[in-house]
Amino acid sequence: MGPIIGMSPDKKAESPGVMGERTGLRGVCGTLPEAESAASPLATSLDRSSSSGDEELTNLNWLHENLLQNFTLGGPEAQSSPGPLFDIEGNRGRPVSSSTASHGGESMKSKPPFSFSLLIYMAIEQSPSKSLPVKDIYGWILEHFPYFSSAPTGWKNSVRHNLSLNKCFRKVERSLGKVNGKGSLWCVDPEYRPNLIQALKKQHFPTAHSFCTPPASPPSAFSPARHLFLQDCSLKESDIDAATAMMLLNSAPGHHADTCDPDSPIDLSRRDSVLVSSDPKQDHNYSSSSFQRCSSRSSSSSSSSLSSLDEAGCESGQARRAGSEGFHSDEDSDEERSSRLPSLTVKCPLPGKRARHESKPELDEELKEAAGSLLHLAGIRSGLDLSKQTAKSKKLEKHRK
DNA sequence: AAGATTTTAAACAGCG
DNA sequence: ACGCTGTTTAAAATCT
Repeated sequence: MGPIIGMSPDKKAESPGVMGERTGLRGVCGTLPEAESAASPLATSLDRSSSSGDEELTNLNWLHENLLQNFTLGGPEAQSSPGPLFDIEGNRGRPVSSSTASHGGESMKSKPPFSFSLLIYMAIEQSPSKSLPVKDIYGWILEHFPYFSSAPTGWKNSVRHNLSLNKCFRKVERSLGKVNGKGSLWCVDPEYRPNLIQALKKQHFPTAHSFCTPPASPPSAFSPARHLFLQDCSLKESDIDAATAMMLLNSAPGHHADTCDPDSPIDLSRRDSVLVSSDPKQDHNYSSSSFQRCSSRSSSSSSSSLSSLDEAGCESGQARRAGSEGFHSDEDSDEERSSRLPSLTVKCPLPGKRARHESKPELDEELKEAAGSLLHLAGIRSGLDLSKQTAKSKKLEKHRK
């Protein structure tokens, strides 16, 4: 069956992350990738040789150690630090060191709670042109999730696999923006973007809820964050959504640094940029066929960034996946999609999702914010000097081999 | 327990 | 020839 993308089980407890400061929807789709290549990150300076226990930490831990610490530590001061190096452990302002990674920093090396599809999505979204070559996607992942630096190279295969099979991603002919280089650029299919966002958002909540229960070994510094979560617990889900989003927005390191960072990440706040369904069942999926029915169509018109993407280069999207179960862009009927797609788990139980969006703008707004904040978290580290890292990662990569 | 989802592995072809 | 990229298939692991 189809493989695909999504979050793995344990990863399901994810936390959203999201993209960083750089991209913006600024419509950059037109400008393809050159910028991008530079955007490829590289692995941080971790000790790749050390493969400290990764898998051990649960997603929750990962979240605790990373996101939450950010909240607690991420005071204004911390946030102001230029290019905060947000590592999974919550260490900021400095590159992840092997030492951190090896000891207390196991979390750093723990498997990210995001499925490959989300990782890819985040990588792509954080790029200025909203499209990246696989190589840069690898780089982004390595940069943000050092875990992969020490993980067996199979993950790259998984990334490619996801790109190929997951309908959420489209291949863009590189010629559009890059003169040289192998391969194509990959972008997020506007139609499925909401799914991905939804998935990010969705993943967040479970975690947030889980925080309602005292963590196994809550770091002292954790209390504040936890408190916030606890507060959220008293809210109904939709409220949590909004509350969490706000909390994240206000406390996350990169918190709307846009002011100073023109390259702000996905501007999820833009109405048109994201069409998120609040339906918990809606998830992202390869196919997201069902989801499609509910929200995607509208998304095509909804996300400016998306559309810009289309304009930019996803033109090839249509051609893409001709042979696979994949995508098939817009011409595909929903039925086709559903039968073809493997899966993003985005299900849209309620047929009236779209209507809901239209009728409840505020809610929509909240959802967008939530998604945005989540994405933001994931992109906390994107302020790094990506180009440098790219080179490094490459080296490391080779080294590993 | 069954089905769905996600990950991982591997084979293969095309391209630079 | 080699390495990277992209596509497919298959199977295992997990979750619902």
